[in-house]
Amino acid sequence: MNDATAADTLGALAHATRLAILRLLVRAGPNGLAAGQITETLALSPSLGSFHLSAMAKAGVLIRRRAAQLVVYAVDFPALGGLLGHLVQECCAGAPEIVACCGRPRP
Amino acid sequence: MNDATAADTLGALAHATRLAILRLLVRAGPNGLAAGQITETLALSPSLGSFHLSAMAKAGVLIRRRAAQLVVYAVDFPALGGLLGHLVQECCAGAPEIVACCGRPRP
DNA sequence: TCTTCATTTCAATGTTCATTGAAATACACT
DNA sequence: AGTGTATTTCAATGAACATTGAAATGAAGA
Repeated sequence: MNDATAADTLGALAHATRLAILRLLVRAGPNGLAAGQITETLALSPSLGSFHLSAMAKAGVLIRRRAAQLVVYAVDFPALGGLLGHLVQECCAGAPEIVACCGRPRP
Repeated sequence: MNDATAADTLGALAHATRLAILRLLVRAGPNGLAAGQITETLALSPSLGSFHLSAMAKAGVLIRRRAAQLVVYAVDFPALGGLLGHLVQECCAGAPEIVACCGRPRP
């Protein structure tokens, strides 16, 4: 992970709709959700939903797989962790004030 | 911090040059650096440097102050922590895989 | 006040991004 | 093969962004 990659990945998240998608998919866990469920939940048109999902998948934040006629998207947890790790450790030099904000895993 | 704000702030960082600025300023600490030092170090034109610095300041990632004829920028550590905290806790639901990536503060 | 240095603003340009609606593709079932 | 559902791609549009160079502003010292 270098700055250019990190910047691309951040760019893929720098949008309220995409944060909403991320939140939805994080809660859905590794099984993910079908594109249709996502677009319906967030009231997006199919094409707009596909646009955002594709962008996030291309940036490596989401994983895409086919399940019969459905296309299922799930968070790429290691990739997302890598991005935040890069930010916190590399860019923020592990500054205590920044690291502290991450808190602890929920039980 | 809501998704829209977080998205704006992320957008203000989603650029290789801005991550470089961030890295520089994190290492400079709370005293920050003058705009000229930043632009010179990163080989940016004054106006381009000012553009990026202003964007980051407007997004709340940097703090700007005048010191005599110099304009000094410094990282707003609490704000940056707030952004990452929002990402990790809200959007990522404190998923252990994500939180773990943050590691511990450097000694 | 005039000059100088540091920084920002402005105008212009080309690029990228978000959004829409329509058309195309992919898959499963009959 | 043919139909229906799910998703993507395409083309077009307007908005936002990054970059450049020139002009304007702000602060300090002679």
